[in-house]
Amino acid sequence: MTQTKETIAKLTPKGERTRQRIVEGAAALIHEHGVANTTVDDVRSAAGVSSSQLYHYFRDKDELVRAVIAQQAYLVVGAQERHQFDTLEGLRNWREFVVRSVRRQRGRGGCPLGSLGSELADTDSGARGDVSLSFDRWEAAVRDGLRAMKARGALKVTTNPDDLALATLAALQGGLLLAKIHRSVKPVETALDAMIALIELS
Amino acid sequence: MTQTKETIAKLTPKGERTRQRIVEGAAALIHEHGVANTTVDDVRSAAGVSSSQLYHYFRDKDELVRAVIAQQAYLVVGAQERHQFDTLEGLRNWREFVVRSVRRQRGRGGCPLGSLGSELADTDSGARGDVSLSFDRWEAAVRDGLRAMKARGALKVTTNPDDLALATLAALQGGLLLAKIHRSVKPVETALDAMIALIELS
DNA sequence: GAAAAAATGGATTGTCAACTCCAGAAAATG
DNA sequence: CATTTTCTGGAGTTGACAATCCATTTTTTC
Repeated sequence: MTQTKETIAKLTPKGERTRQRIVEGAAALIHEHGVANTTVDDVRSAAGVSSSQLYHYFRDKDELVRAVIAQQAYLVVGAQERHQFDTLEGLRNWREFVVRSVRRQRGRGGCPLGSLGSELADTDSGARGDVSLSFDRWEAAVRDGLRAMKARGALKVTTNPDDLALATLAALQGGLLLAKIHRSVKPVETALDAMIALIELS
Repeated sequence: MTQTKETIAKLTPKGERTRQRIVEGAAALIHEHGVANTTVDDVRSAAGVSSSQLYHYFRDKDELVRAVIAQQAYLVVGAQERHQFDTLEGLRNWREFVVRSVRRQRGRGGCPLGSLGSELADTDSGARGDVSLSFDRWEAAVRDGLRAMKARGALKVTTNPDDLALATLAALQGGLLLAKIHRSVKPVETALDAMIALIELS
């Protein structure tokens, strides 16, 4: 997201790889244990680098966390944008995709972006902004699909596709949160099924 | 939730008040900054007690956090149980109630229980269990209302009120999370409106 | 291929936060 | 009213973790 050109400009290919290894290790650890329960040393050891390397690529832990947010945004939003939200079938495929990935971890970790947002929103305003922008892009992907459905006449003239998109994203996030808390896939399945049913009726 | 009788049994009225003051202070701080960003010393000073008092009432920070979970569950679920989920009007009133309280803090903090769950679920399995049980009770309140609607014939025979209740809770939680991230009330409004619309059509 | 820049290793430091200890005041108990 | 228990104050200890330092190696650049 908001990363200075300066930092990146000086990176050699080797440095680039090392930096990436650090970010990916950090992203995995943070997704699993949260920011506060992931120490710089954990990241250091997971990435197999020395302490000075870590601080060579990131000014401090906050900057590392920001890089992780950017990484998760790239992955999550990228994965979503590869789905189609302009047909009921596309929506159902997307639902299956999400449910499968939740099942894979029995809900643990929740949404990488949502959890990060929840933990940082009231603490690190820059991080909050980054997460907020990522969610905007995510929402936009769904919204474009539903707008297309409406344009095609697959939704009633009275329904607002933008609202429907926001509600769908909310349902997903809530489902993921409850899945994480209950260690069950069911909340995600039920929440998405409900939203798809609503879209079908709209 | 899971608090030993022993701890409480020996409390004098004065001790009870002190303990409560600590829990309430901790709850407020944790709601605002999260568990990790709230130090025992912050709580100590907010409650106006000495360090030894804090550790007189709670074995360690974890135990304090558990007490906060119990407190938030008591407040949140209690507030929800005071609403009616067995009529559309009741649901709409509830929607207004929730939106007002989110507006009051411009989304900050999110759901006291949800945020706590998000932060602790993958870290403290006891805490996760407590939050999970609280959500069960919350869900039950909504479910009973929707079941009553169905019994009355206000829902189609084919609709499953239990699923609708779970989806409603998910929509609310997701709405609250997005509200916290975007610092806007809109996600909560939109998510709840969507679910109420679905219930109306079911 | 020499000089400059970037990358790496690992020991070290300083801070902060959780938790302990002991001594004394207030309150309950019989 | 004596003694036992609970409650309170605050200084002190410990450990963990973020961050720094300096020396060395590798890579880039001209």
